[in-house]
Amino acid sequence: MDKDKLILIDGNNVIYRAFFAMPPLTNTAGQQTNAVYGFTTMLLRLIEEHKPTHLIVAFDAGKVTFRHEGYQDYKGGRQKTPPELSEQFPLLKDLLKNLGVPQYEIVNYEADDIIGTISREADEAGREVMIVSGDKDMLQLASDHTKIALIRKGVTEIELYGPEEIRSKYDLTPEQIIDLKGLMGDASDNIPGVPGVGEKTALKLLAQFGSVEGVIAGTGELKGKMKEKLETHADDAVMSKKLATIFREVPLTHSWEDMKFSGLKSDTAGPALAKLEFKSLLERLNLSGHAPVDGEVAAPAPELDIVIAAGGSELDAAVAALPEVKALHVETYGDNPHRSEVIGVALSTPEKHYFVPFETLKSGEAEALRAWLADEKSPKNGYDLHRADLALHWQGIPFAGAVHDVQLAAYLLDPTEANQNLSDLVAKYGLPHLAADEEVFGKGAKYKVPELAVLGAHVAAKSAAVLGVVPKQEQDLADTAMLKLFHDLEMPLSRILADMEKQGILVNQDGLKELGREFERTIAGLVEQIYEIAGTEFNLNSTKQLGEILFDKLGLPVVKKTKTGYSTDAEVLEKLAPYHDIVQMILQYRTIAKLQSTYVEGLLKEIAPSTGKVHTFYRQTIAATGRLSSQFPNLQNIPIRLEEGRKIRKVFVPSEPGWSILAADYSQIELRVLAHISDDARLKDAFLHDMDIHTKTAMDVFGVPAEAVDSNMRRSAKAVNFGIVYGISDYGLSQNLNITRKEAAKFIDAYFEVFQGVRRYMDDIVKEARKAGYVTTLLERRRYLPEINASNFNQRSFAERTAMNTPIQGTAADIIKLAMIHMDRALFERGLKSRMLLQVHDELVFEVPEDELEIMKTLVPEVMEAALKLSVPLKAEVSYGSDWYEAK
DNA sequence: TTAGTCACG
DNA sequence: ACGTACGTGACTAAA
Repeated sequence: MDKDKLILIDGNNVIYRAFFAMPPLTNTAGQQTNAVYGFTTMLLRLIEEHKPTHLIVAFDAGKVTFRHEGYQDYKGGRQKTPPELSEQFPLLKDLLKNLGVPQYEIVNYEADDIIGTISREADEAGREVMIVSGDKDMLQLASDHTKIALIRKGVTEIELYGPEEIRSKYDLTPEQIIDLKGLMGDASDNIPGVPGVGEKTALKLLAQFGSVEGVIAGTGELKGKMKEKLETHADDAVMSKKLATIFREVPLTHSWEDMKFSGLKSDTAGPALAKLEFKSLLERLNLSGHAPVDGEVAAPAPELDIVIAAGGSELDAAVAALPEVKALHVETYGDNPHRSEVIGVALSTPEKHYFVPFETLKSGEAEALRAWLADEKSPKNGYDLHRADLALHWQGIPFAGAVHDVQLAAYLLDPTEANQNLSDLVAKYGLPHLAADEEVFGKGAKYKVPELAVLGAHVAAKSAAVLGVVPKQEQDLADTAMLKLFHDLEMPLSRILADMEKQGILVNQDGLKELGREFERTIAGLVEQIYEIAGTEFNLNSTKQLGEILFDKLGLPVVKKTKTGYSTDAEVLEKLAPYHDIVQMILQYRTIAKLQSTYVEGLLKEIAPSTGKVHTFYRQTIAATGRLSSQFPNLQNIPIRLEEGRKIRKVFVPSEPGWSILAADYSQIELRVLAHISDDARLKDAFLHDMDIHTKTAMDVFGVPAEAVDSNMRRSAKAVNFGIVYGISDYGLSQNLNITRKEAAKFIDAYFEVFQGVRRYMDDIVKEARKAGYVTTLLERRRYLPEINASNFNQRSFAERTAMNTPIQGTAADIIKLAMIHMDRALFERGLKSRMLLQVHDELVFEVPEDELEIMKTLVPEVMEAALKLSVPLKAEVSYGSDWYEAK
């Protein structure tokens, strides 16, 4: 008979975390169930992996606890529980009952106190205990028999802490965790601590003095501000310590027997999960359909059959298995894939998994494997194959044949979910647990490649995970009508992006340095004058110091505040300019300093020594609307609006002598898309006649002929058009045009009076989002808007504007992506040497040999305009020159 | 690490 | 009454 093992779960804490970590799942009745779902997956995993004999979920009961008796503000300032979450408490409690999981609450006590008391008793009886919570305070309960499972990253990962782990991480004993809190406080519980003392300082003090009491007694040994603070706030520290101390003497009414857990209650668990529509959990527990249930949780996944193929017969076996390989994972290290190390490659067949270390992969022995990697006809599934392609490329190993990229599919299935890693996906689909990379490699500076066996096992587990996730995603993509978008647009685009990035764009390094010297001189002059006027030298880049000069010293009026002090942004400075000459100079300084640091120095750092080019990295899985983003360097925000900055574009030049840079951009693509999807007669008409859309808008809104539209009217109309695309609000427009909200509202009314089709679209799309929970683009790209029904006005309004904007911005993104695919094919089919280099949302940039200039001048706009047939024409304008500046 | 600022579409 | 325009990434200061 195994030893008893008790798991104690901090119910309130875990459901809270689950709520914020999980996407806003709702059942068909419209009831939000995400927190219950997250909680349940976590619970089932704990049961599977740790097989407790005893189990209890503790909840807070009632609003006032004994802690409030001593300190009124305890947990004051904490946000009210959102109704979307509080509604889920009864669901969870009901489900736990049906699963046969004991739960416990005692009026006037918090879950921590219940857990503290039970764990003390269990500890005293020598029983093994595991406490599950996201709250670091729990660490104070750790002991030889009691481990704390801290939830990390949503609810998918746990980190186990015993006294040993606490010592190695903080150099503290479990008891000292309370002292730590006493000194540093806890904003979320409104525990004050000592102001100015954070984690680092607190740890230092405790290392020296041992406890809060020790620190207070020892202030004599300290000096300066620190001493003063600790002396004045000694009482706060003592009180904070008391508040942070978990009470371990709650009068319990539950006995050890009451906490016994002997498996899920099979008769009621199935129906309860089915009622919540947790299909994947039902499957995981084999409770779906009429499959026999035995009350046991599904067995953990069988161990993977892993072969470390570092050469010899193991490598031969891996090569022999290639025709059967259904998934791979290329493990890399580094944020920038152009400069990443390759650690190794794992290959998965349904039966076996092979890990080939990089040393082996690049050796003469692995030629057959490299040929397979390069073979377009050998289909590959994996996670972030775009990154793999680039990392391998710079190691001289070509990669081709990507069919299903799990990261990309996950993005389409929920584009708002940030950076979904394989561990998350595996958990989401109820597949066998996959350790997080951080657990295996450590994070940040602590990154370390583990020994071969551990490394191989982990990377192989990743490719095995891909194997499991792919069919689930294919099903999900089919269910959401995004299969075509995935296989015909995003996957092919991924390869094209990689090609563009490898190609890179040449930078005239000398030209850039010369520009830097010019900026340097301007900056030096400005700085000198500013110091002179200010009467003192200070750090111009510090908003804090600048604020002190402007508002305290020079006494300029405070226009706007930030949460940390005075606001000094450009909008504020523009308003202050009439008061003092220094302001204009500061604005000028800001402009040039930005150019210098970001675009001269920043860009110089990104030039690859081997090519003299910059190789950006387009991220295809970031923007919620379907746009790309660009990194290392960002080439989508190179200055253009102001002449000083625009000059930066002169340094982007063709990579071959005699070639040209050719740029083509869509004209008003978003408003054209709006004309199409809103089917607004007047807007469509304007584009069918290829009119100046802002002038036309001014004519219609002000009811005047073209001759009567002055520049001011056109400017207002332009702002309204922008507002329409963004999901207009009177406030936003009023800010933009510097008019009152009333006037802005009148503008908007006048606009909608004329463009009634647009009004109908805006109304309908919000209704649709409310009903379906998501909006889509023309190519069925989807974005969920859970907050569209939120009770909070701000959240709801934001979701409404997003509902209006996303189909427009997203469809424009779809269109240019299509154009890129068609353009890539056109270049290939015609055997042209011209190369597509950059995409800037509505613009494509090429480098073109002399003898292809004529054809490209017509081909590029033709292809862009034909990318997708709308009810209004698309228009692309082309230009070219000796560099990106001239291509205007 | 977070906040403020500013570059782009 | 609420208090915002939509979508990104890079740099700097200051903790």
